Amino acid sequence: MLSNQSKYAIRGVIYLASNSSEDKKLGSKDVGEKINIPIPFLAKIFQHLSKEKIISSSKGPRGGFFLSKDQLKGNLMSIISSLDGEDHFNSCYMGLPKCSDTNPCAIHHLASPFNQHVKDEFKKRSIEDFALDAKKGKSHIF
Amino acid sequence: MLSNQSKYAIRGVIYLASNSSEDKKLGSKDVGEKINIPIPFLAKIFQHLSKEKIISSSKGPRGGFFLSKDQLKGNLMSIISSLDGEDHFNSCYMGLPKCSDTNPCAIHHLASPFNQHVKDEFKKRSIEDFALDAKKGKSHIF
DNA sequence: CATATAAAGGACTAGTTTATCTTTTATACA
DNA sequence: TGTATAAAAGATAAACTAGTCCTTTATATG
Repeated sequence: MLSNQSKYAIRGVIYLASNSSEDKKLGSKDVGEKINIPIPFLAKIFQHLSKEKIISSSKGPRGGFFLSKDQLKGNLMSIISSLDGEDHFNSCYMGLPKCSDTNPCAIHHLASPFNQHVKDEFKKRSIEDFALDAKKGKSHIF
Repeated sequence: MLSNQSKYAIRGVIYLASNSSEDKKLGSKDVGEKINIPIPFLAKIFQHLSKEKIISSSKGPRGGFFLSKDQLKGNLMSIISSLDGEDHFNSCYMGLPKCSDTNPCAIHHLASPFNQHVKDEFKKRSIEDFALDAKKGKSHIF
């Protein structure tokens, strides 16, 4: 499953994507307060994502975080990989080190397709896409 | 998701169910070594489950853990609830405090049915049933 | 250029989960 | 009845994740 960090990151980035822009940057404080995430912790996460070029930032007055047009085309999977590591996602629901179709755990038949679907969704849909859903009220981030 | 404890518990109990009986009790050591779980940790877990009457135990020489006929009819959900707590299971994949069909997170449409299926399987199938699958090699526990 | 603002960076604290170790209690069996 | 065996119980330790705080650096704006 996702770490707290990744969950916060996803929600924070979707909020950023739907509410900020190059000339309307947002601080960690703005975002954290809105979607109820510990502000210094979110700041750390945003700093990390900024270093990884997944989001943009600028210092000083009127500074803050935002997503460039290019970054809006990015996907949520890169956020998860960047924070939790690549394989975190493929790990077995029951904790078996070598769970697979040929050596399945008791619920592999359920967990495997689910994981595949979530991965697909996080890889194929853009951040912008998720942000649009949030804007339309089709999904929520708090 | 499941805690390590619950994962260990499930695997341990399935192993117990398929390899022990009232007159062939197994120690934490036997089980832990077979399915690769830290022995003192598994001991703690078994002790807990024993106090909760989910498995049986007896002290002294030829003592150990096993499942009674009745306990074999039990389900895995009670193990999870007992170790991780009831709602641990219903928590949102994205960490939203009030994720639901009417206030869905971005992947609620995937996570919700998956959770339901897993819960069903853990509630409706008996421990004996899972043990049988493990015995037949239909599913694995290590 | 001075100042206020906000991110970057690093050190540190707290909490939780995981894991181990030691002592006590019960019991089968010689 | 003594002894070895194995669970029960409780205290402690280690690791990891989550969260905070403080100092430094960059920059927009008056």
